[in-house]
Amino acid sequence: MDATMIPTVPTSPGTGRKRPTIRDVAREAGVSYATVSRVLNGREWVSPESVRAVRDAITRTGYTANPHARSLATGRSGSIAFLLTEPQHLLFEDPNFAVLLRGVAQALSARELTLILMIAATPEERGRAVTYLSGGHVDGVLLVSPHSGDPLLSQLVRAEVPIVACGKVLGHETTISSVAADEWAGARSAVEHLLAAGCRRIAHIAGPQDTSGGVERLRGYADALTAYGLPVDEAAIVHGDWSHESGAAGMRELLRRVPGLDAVFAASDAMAAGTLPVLREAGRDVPGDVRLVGFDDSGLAATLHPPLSSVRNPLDRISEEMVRLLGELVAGRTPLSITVPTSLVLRESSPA
Amino acid sequence: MDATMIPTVPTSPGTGRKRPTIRDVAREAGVSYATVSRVLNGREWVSPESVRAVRDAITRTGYTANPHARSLATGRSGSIAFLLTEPQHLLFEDPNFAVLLRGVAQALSARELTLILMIAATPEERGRAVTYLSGGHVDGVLLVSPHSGDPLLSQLVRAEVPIVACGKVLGHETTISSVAADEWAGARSAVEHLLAAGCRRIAHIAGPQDTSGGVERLRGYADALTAYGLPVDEAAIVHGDWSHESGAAGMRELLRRVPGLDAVFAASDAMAAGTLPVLREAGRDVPGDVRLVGFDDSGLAATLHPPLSSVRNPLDRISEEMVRLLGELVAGRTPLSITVPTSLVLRESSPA
DNA sequence: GCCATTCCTGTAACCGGTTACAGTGATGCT
DNA sequence: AGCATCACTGTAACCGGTTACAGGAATGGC
Repeated sequence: MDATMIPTVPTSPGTGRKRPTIRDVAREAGVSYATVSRVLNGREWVSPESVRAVRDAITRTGYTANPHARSLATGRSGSIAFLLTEPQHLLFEDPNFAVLLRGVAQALSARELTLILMIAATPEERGRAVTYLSGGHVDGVLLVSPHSGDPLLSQLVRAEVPIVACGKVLGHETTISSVAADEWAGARSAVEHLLAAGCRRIAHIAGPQDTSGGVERLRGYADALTAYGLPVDEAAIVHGDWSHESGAAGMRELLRRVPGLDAVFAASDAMAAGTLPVLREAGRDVPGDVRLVGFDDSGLAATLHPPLSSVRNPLDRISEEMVRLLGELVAGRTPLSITVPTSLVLRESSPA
Repeated sequence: MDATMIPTVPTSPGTGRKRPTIRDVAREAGVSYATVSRVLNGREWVSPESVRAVRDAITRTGYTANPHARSLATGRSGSIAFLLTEPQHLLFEDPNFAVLLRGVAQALSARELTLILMIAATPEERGRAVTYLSGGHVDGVLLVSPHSGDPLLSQLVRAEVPIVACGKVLGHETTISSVAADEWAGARSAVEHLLAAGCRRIAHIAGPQDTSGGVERLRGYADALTAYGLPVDEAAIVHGDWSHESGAAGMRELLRRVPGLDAVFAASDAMAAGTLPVLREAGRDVPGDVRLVGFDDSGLAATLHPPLSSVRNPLDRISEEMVRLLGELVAGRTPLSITVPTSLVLRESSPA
């Protein structure tokens, strides 16, 4: 009983019996296979009796449509790609990323679409990804935080693949749809909250300035101060890379540079968390001496001591909108950029 | 030039020109389309001239194969599913999970397979997942830490879908292949290392006992002590849930219960990290008074103060093996369980 | 009674590949 | 020379769906 003796069967390997096809169902139901197809798609007139007969036959035979045959005939694949282009896969360590991925997975599942995950880190993988995506395997692509100048983007755009990005993609506004949180407004509201609580020496631990998030959050911080009539002091701004460590380092720097410091707005929860041990070591109580607000409202925020106020990044909303926009793009609508509002979640680190 | 005026073309929407097919390439190369197919697959004899002519025609036309047509003809989909069945998506917050996912993505990419990510958390999603996976959309399924009694498993097994799990699946040993780290040996080597360093009162912060990881690591700990001739003291064992917080709580408990404590072996890096502030607060120096070893060697381990010794969980190796095993399963081989070795990474928290 | 319309159904062509089979010309062997 | 073999190639059938088109039966209007 050598495996080579088994005659070639046109079914998936390991499956003993052949799967029923639309023809089998038709024979069972006593109608033509075109009628079965019509019942399946439900967009044409079929008599109630035929519908019932076909429905019965389907349950009796256990029929399920062959997705590849369907895709071949319709030209739609029923799947979309979630593409990560980040060379350093920082994204994977970021809990926000996981939340976004999960949200997208849910939104797609609800629409009966499948999620193809592609990681294009090495040049090799990137090449394969472009070939694959341009090759019509998927109906569209979801991109997370793409680098604006990435040649991969232009290649995909040239191949006319529908694309929706998370965060604006500079230089591709008319060809790539995007969904972004209103980070500027979020940052501004955080700082306004601190001002309203009486703080006057508010420092900022900024994110990388080559990301839209880092830039927008810093701008929101500065604009809130300006609007309140306070000067924007360069000494009160330090730069981190979103990480816990960089937050700690930034805090040490701020303690040195900013006398009378009474609040810190960090551009990420991780950086805000990094400030806590430094502040404790320096004998500054949070929120007694220094009030603290983070950004993202990641799972982290609520578990810290004290629980951290944070600007809620509505990732569930973002993922939902990304999928919706991609659907419209696939249906032929023109690209579109939308912004979703953030909200401030107050916890003990900055009481009202 | 209204979009509605464009006649219905059987190509993906948005694409202006029709994509070249194998027939176009054949015409361009002056051979039959069967020959083109043969060049593409390379498993049959084709004259060198024909090969060149076809290759040229392909580059000239920019041809790429239609994956759906190919799948329809071959019965292979070229894609595998990565299925998450965890109702509480703890997995997503676990950095190990991300590493595993990334490893699998790489291994599949190298084999020109695509990764379909499915999250089956709600009953609805679970139903859809079973239908989808049983329906022949994918060539196989990769499972992470499935619950042994999960009805979803039996359904997939009944549908004869090739499955490889990460970690043994009790009750399905003969139908589901699995890849697991040798956690017992890893735990044992960690404790042996502590014993060799002169420690005699070694405590263990165990993982959940309804997971194979939790059980195996505890067993390795106990066996190492027994083999050394030391008693296994129930008081020196506390139970956590892998989390930082549970590690801290466990450590507080141990300080109370175990006099003369000189070492702690934690079943996860997160729990080991949780012990550090507690130990510091109690005035115990690491590694001076208490030596500490974690498990998983996650990114966390090296960034702690002091850097944490840890048992390296070879997730890259595991993902690679999972994909390899699934390939064999798809090719018709019988299910198989394999174990990959762990290694101990020494850092400052437990010098040799 | 005749024709148009409406509702429903079947036939056939098509999507774009793979592959069994038959056939061709060149070469090798006897 | 005759035949088998080899190396290669083309035709045709097939995978399992969707859908344009051509009817057929029933209904309604004149």
